[in-house]
Amino acid sequence: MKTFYLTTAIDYANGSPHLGHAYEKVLADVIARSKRLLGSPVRFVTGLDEHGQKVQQGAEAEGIDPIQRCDRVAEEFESMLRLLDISNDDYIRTTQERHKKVVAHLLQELHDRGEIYEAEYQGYYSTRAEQFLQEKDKVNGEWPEIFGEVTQITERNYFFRLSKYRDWLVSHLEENPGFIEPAHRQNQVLEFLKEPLNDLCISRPKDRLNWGIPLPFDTDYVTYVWFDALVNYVSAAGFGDPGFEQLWPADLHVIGKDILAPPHAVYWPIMLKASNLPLPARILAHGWWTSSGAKMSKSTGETVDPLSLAERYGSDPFRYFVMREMKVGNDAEFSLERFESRYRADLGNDLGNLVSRLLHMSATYEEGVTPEVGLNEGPEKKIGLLWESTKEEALKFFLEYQFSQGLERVFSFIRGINKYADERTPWKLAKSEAPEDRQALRTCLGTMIEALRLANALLAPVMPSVHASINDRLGLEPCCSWKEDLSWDHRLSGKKLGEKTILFPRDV
RNA sequence: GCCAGGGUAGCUCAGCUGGUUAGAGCGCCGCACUCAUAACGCGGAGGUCGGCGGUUCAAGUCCGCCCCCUGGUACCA
Repeated sequence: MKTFYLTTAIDYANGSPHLGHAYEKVLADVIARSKRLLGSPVRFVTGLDEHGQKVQQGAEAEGIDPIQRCDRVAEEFESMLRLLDISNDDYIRTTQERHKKVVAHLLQELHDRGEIYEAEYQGYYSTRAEQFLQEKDKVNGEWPEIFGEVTQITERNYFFRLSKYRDWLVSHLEENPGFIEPAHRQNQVLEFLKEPLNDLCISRPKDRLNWGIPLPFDTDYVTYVWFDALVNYVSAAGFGDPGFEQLWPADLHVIGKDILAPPHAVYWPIMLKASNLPLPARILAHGWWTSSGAKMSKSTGETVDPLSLAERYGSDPFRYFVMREMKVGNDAEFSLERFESRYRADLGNDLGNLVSRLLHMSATYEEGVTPEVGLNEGPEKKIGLLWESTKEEALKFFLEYQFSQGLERVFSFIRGINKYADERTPWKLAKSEAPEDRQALRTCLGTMIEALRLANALLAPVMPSVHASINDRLGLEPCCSWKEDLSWDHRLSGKKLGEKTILFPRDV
């Protein structure tokens, strides 16, 4: 079985991690964990894009070497990964030798084959945006403020023959409808490709920018942003090493919608095509978090840093929130109110309280051991059927990366377990010595425990720590296979349960 | 201007190929319960499904026009 090779965009080493970075890593992580649970070997890579003018200037402003600054930012991002329980197998940095040699190798090959040529370029250059501007970038005849100071410069540069691949790319997109998800993004890219495509300037003269990978065929230049950054996906896969074919082509690139067109949907496929490398199977473009909530709280003097929520409430509630709230591909509004509502209602009241009441009843009525289930009557049949449909639908959604809808199904099942308790009323049965009541009580607790075990198995990719601690209380190892752990088989009968616990305290 | 997506309960959204009283979660009100993190369960209020017109025995669901929001792109400048 081919290893499922999954990447996120690499973050730019100019600035600190925020909600957008965090969300993308969690999304990719949940996908990676799901694939593992389905039995697929997974290689999950994320990393840091460290070259470029802003990084160089930032370091100069601080009076330190760029690499020192990058080391510090890398530590910041990696500590975010740890905070969020991201299970990446690798962390690639574009300043690493393994990456630089691949960039140089690909550039040299393309140059040798005439895919890269030298030309004089005259244009308007924005230092702030680190790019040449077109006349069309002007607004009302002036350069917009976001570009900062704009100067006209003439210089020789190297260009990659992007334009000649346009028709090829259009037909590739037309023949592979699932290449970009959500589907409407693919249409946008096709729309983008209706316009003429310019060749891509891939160099910057060293006297203007020296913090970059030197062009192998002209060391007066360094490699410009995308030809450096995008290549991380193949260098992290070990391009040139024996194991490369086991990983490449990538199965999924997870990126933000802002870097879909043109970088990931145009430059990258063409770079690969020109290098005779196969294309990734799929690109998933997620949306953005909007934060008028943050503005509001700033005006009230209470600033909410989304990442501090993970520190305060724990990584899993944060992961649950972003996965539940964001419909993949759309934008979502972030607000503290919504976060707290999800935390209190879904996690505390529905799931946490279920764990709590169930462990408590089992301890007091059944000496903390999962009882044998002796009945299979209406209530049991109903919850059993609900599980079957939940399993089927939730898995389908998870496989389509629709985690919001999948989680909705899982929590609907969890509410079903609470309803089931009300139908059997074990607290009443426990007051009776009658054999039929004893049997109903044991059936009820055993059924609830089995149902909780199954719901918890589906939560594993989204809330790995909560999953582990619930399983621990149930006397189980963490779930490692959805093929084996999702069948209703009462495997816990007779097992010792753990102490009652409050998973999601109301006061944090 | 053009392309795509969207406008459904106070909020966030489900509603496939048109078919009885339009659904869920949260919030709100009430009831019940007492195993539980004042939690769980039940019930209720609340929507002329953006607007107008059309097709049909029947439209949130199809067609036309219009308005508004989001993203992309062009032109004017």
